[in-house]
Amino acid sequence: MSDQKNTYKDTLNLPRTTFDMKANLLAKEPAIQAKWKQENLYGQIRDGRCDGPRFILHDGPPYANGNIHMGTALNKVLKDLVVRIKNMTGLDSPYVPGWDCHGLPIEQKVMDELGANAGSMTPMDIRARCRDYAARFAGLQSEQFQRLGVMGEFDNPYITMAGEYEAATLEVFAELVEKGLVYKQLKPVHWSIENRTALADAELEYHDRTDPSIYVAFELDALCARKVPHREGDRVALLIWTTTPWTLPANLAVAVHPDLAYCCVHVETSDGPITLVIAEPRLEGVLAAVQARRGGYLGRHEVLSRISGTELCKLSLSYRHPIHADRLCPVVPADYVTTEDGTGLVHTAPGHGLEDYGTGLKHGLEIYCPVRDDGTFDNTVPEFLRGLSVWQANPLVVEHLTKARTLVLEEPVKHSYPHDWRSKTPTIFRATEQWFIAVDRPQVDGEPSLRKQALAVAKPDSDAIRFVPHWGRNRIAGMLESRPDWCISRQRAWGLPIPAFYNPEGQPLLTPASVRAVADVFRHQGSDAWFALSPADLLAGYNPADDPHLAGRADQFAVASLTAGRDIFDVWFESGSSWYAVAMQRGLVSDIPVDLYLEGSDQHRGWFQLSLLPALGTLGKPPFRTLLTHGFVVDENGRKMSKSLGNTIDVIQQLDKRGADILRLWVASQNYQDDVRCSEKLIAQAEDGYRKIRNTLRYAMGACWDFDPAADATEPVDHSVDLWMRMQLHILIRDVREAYDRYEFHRAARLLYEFCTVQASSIYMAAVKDRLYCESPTAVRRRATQTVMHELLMALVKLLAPILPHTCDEAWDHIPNRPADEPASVHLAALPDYDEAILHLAEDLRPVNPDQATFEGDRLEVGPAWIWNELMELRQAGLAKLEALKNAGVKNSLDAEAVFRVRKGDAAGAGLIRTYLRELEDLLGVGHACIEEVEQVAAEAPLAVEVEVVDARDRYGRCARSWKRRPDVGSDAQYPDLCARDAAVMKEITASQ
RNA sequence: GGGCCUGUAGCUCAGUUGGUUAGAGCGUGCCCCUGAUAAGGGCAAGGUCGUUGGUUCGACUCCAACCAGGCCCA
Repeated sequence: MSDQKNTYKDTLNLPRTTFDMKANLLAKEPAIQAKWKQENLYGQIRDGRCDGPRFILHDGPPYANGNIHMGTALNKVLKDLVVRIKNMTGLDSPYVPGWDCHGLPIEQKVMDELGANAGSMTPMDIRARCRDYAARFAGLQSEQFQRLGVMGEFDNPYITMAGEYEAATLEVFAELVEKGLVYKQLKPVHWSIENRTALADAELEYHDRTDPSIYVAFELDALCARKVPHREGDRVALLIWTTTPWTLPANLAVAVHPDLAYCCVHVETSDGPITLVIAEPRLEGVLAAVQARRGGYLGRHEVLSRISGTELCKLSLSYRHPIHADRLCPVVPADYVTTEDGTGLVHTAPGHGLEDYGTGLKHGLEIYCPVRDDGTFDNTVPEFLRGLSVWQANPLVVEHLTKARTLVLEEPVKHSYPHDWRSKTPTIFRATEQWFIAVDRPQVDGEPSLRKQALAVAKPDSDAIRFVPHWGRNRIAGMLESRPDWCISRQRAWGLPIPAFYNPEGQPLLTPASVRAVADVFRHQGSDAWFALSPADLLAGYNPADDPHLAGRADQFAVASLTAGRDIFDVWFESGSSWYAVAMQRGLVSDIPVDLYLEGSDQHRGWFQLSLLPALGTLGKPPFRTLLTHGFVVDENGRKMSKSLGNTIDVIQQLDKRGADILRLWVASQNYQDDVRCSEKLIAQAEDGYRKIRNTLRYAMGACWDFDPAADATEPVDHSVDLWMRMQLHILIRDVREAYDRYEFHRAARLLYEFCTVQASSIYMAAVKDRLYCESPTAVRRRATQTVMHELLMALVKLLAPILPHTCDEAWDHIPNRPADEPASVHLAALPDYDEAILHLAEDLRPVNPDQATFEGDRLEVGPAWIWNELMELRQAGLAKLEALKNAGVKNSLDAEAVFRVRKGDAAGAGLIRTYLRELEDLLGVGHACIEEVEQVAAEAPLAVEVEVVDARDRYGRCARSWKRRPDVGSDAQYPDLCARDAAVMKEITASQ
C-alpha cells in the first residue's frame, strides 16, 4: 500500500523552489547589501530614472553623536520607503543623507574626554578633536543606516562641518544681513562668574542652595497712591517677592497677571501703617509667614478692596525704585505670573531673567544689566554696591531695604539652583550681547517681516505647503505666532564662526560683502581658518572702501585694526540652510521648494521652522512643498522611552537579533502619525507577519517551478477561482499604490499582509492545490492557475520591495522564469499597475440582495465579482458545516462531500451552482461536490442555495492519487484505485514516458 | 500652566455625511492536516468604542468637561 502511494506521489507536481522557508536574514542581509554596493545599485537606479520627473526628499541631518536609536530608525526607514516608492513609480528620486556635526553636545563629550587637560587646549585643538569625533559618529551612523537597508548617496553625504557647506551657510546669512534682518542686542544668558562664560542648558547642574528670600514693598509715588483704595495716612505699596536680592538694582518693572484677583490690604506694622497690593490667593500665606518669622512687625490687617489684574494694569501705576530712589517704574501685565509662591506681583529685571527679558522687550524696557562679567556691579548702581560681587550685595541690599522701611520679611529659602557643571559654582542670569535674526522687522527691500511671510504660507487657505498630517499647519502656525527673535549666537568653540569683526571702538563689521568674503575663505579652508588666519587674511577679498553698507564709515574699519569675534552660530542656522547648501548647491533642485521634508513632530519648532525662516528671508518662499511628520517611539504602554525607566528597545540589538527587514516591516505597519509603540513583543509580532509573507511568496514560487509565462501562459477559463484571484490582486495593487501615494504605509503593509494571509494563502492557494499537484503538468486548468500565480508573485514582490528590500531582492532571483523584459534587480523595476478592465469587474458589480429572480444566465457572464462575493459566503457556510463534521469524526475534508441544495424548479440557481461546482469543491477542500433539489431553502441563504457537508467515506472510494472521495473512483479498469481524472492523467504520463 | 495631537478587542488597524446585533488580521484556546511541514488549514472566545455629562427619535461618530499619554513651550 505504502509503495503504491509512493508510486503515485512521484507522479504529482509537488511544489519545488530554491527560495528557503527560513529567512536567515542575519547572514543574507549583509551579503545582499554588499552586492548592492559592489554593483552600485543606487547608481543604476539613478541612471534608470534620469529621464523621469524629479522628486526630492531632502534629508534632515541627524546629530553625529552616539548610536542610532529607535526614533532615528523610524525616521530613516520612513524616508527610505518614500524614496524607494518614488523611484519605483518612475520618478528620479535621489537621496542625499546628511549629518549635523557642530554644536555643544559633541564639544561637551570631547571636553569630558579631555578632562583636566582641556584648560591648556586652544580652540583649534578642541575643534580638531570635535571634528574627529563628529566624523567618527557620522561614519558609524552611516553604517547603521545602511544596515537598515536605507538606500542613498552614502559615499557622498552632506556634512555641515565641510568647508563648502559652511560657505553656503554664510551665503544664506549674507542674504539675511543684506535684508537688514541681523542685529546685535543684549539678552540674558546663564553665566558662570567663575569661568566668565555663557553656559548652555546642558552645561548646568542643579543643586540645592540657600538664598535670602525677601518680601519687599515697592512704594507707589504720591500721585499713583491715590488711584489705589487705601487707608488715609498709609504708605501705599506693591508687595513683591524675590530670592535674588542682588537683582533689585536692575529692577525695571513689576509684572502682574491680568486674570488674577488682587486685593488692597491695610496692615499695621512696626514700620507704620501701610496698604499693600497683593494677589488675593497669596494673602493668607504671606501674612502667616510674616507672623511666624517677624511677629513683632505685624499688627492687625484689613482687606479694603479687590481689584483684577487687568484693572490694576489700567491704573498705569508707577512706583519708586527700591534702590534708585529717584526713579519711577511701571506695572506691566505678564501671563507667566502664578500664585504658587511669592505675592502674585513679580519683580522684573530684563537683564537678569528670561521671562523678564521677554516682558522687557514687549514693553520697551531697557535690557539693563549692571553686573559685569566677573560678577561685580558697575558704576551705574548706587555707591554702596559699586564694585561688589552679587553675592556680597545680597545682605547689603537687604540692609538698605530695611533702612528704607520697605522690607516686609526676610527668610532663608532652600531651592534648586543652577550651577556651572565644571566649576560647580552657582551661576547667574546676565544680559550679554548676542546676535539675532529679526522676526518682526520689515526687510530693507520692503518685503514683509519673516513672521508675516511665514504665517502667510502657513495660514489655512494657503496652498504653499501641504501638511501630512494636516494639523501640522496649525501647530507650526501657532509656534510662528509666538516665537521671539532668533538668537543665533553661541559662545563656544565647536561651530561655524559668526563672521563679525570689531574695530578698536568695539563696533562690529558685519555686512553682506564682508560675510561673503569670509565665505570664500571657508569654502576652501574650512572654518578653522577663522582661528588660524588674521582678520586681514580672512578679509583678503574685501575692501571696506568698496562696501556700500559702510558708506561714509569705511575709515572706521581699517582691516588691519580689526579683531575677529568669538561667537559661533546656533547649529540650527546651519541645518536650517541645508535647502541651499545641499538641495540647491548640489543641483538636486534648481530652485526651492523641494518636494518633501520628513521628520518627527518636534521639528515643527526645530528644523522645519528654522529652515523656513532663512529661506523666506533669502528667496521669499518656503524650502519645502510638503511637510510630513511622524510621532515618537514610545513603549508598549505609550510611555516615552528612557534609560531610567528601562523600557528602551535597542535598534542595533534588534538588527543583530532579527534583521533589517523585520524592523522595516514593523515601521511600515505603524501609523506614524501618532506615537509609535515599540517593544520586544511588538517587533516579534512583525516577525510573525514577515514569516507569513515570506511563505506566501515561497508557495507561489513552488507552484510555478515548471512554468514559463513566455511559453506556458494560459488564460483562465470563465468562472474560475483564478479570475477571482486576479481580480483580488488588482484590487490590492490599486489600494497599495494609493496608500503609497498618500504616504499611508501602514495601510499598504496591512493590505499586503492580509492579502497574503486571507486571499492568497487561506483561500486561493488552498483551493488550487489539487489542480497544481494532480492535473497533468500541461493541463489548461493547471497552466491557468500557474499563469495567475506567476502574476501574483511578480506583483507581490514588487509591491513589497520598498518595505522588504532584502527579502524581495532575494525572492527576485528565485522567481522561476522571470520574464526577460524585467530588470536584473527588483529595485530597478516599476511598481505594478492595476488593470482597469479587471478592476471594473470588481467595482461595478457589488453584491446585491440575492434575489433569485435576478440570476439570469447572462448576468453570470458579466458578474464574477458580484457572484464571487456570494460564493465566498457559501464557502464560509460550508466550512462551518465541515467543522461540525470533523467533530463527528470525519477528520480529513477530502473524505467529505459538499451538497448544494437548490429549490426544486429553480433552474437558474441550479445552473449557477453547476457552473461553479468544481471551484466550490476546491474552495471547500472536499473530495466531491454535488447538487440536490429540495422543496424549500432558507430565505437568507447566499444565492438561495444551502450547503451541507456529508461523510463520503461510506459512499465513495478514495482516489489513491488525489486522495479525494469521488463517485468515479474505479471507473477506469486500468487504474481501479483512481478517480477518472487521475486515471487519465496517469495514462498521459505513462504514454509520454 | 499654555499650544498642538492621540485614546475602538492582549496587539496592529477598519469603521463612509450620526442610523440595525462595532469589523478584519495577528496573538490566545481548542481542533485538523502531514503532498507549503521549524509550514498549511478550520472553529471559538475576546470590546460598557478613555470617563462623565450634553445635543438628538437615535452618538464610536457632534459638543463640553475630566482622566491618561505624547511632542513643543513656560
